[in-house]
Amino acid sequence: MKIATWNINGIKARLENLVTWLKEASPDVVCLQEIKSIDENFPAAPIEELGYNVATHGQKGFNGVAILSKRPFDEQSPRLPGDETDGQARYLEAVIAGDENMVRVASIYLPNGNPTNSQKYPYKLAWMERLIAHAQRLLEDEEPLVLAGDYNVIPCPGDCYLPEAWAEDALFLPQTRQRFRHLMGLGLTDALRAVSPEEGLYTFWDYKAGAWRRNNGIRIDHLLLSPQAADRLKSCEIISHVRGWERPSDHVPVMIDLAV
DNA sequence: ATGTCGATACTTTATCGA
Repeated sequence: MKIATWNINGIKARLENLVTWLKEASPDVVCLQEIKSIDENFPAAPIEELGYNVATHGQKGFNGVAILSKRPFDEQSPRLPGDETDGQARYLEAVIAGDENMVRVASIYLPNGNPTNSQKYPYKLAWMERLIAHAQRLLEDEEPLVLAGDYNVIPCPGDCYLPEAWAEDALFLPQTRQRFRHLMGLGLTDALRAVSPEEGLYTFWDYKAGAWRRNNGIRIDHLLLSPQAADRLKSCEIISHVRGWERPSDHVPVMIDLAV
């Protein structure tokens, strides 16, 4: 089962790119972030025509996540537990049937957290604490689990072009990376790192300052696997060429293949 | 070289978020 994550930076602006890539790569499941659309306005029809079921958890203007799946959803749950007052649409979870096993998949849009002197940074850290608590709970099930999304976390210096430039940024601050390590320490496997130790592998290039042309990127889109998913990992690939398309998202898809 | 996008609104250009 091929499972991808992609921050598409606006579903309406990116529908043509998305459809092109779905035809090109034929993923079974796609976790989308930053759909920037309410559920009612999500253009599901052209995606359904390609054989996908569509589940969305959107909000007006910003954020919003979705899961596309060629296989039916057995259950879906929007929202990350732990704060009933949090109105931002950043989490959607579904259980999807494989050939032999069920896979629980979450589409995650972790808060950016900049500027760090605003309330946005403590919100990011609190959101990460909630994700740690929820992941811990899910891991108790000892089943295939894929936590996929835009984490807005640069895990290590080798995951960005110029670490000095990110030293004070919410994506790279020690407190951010400490919580990411705490999450990983629960027993999750970073799918990309399971297949390659190489530095300089990026999933995001800023629109500004010719970042794509200069390969000034960062790796912030991750698929984190439970032991039962990691055992079935066949491949993991960053689909970087779509960043060179017309009207691209600033992020590219990352896709794994699981034997489930 | 903070130079670009996408969405929004009492819109046609400023504001916000990334």
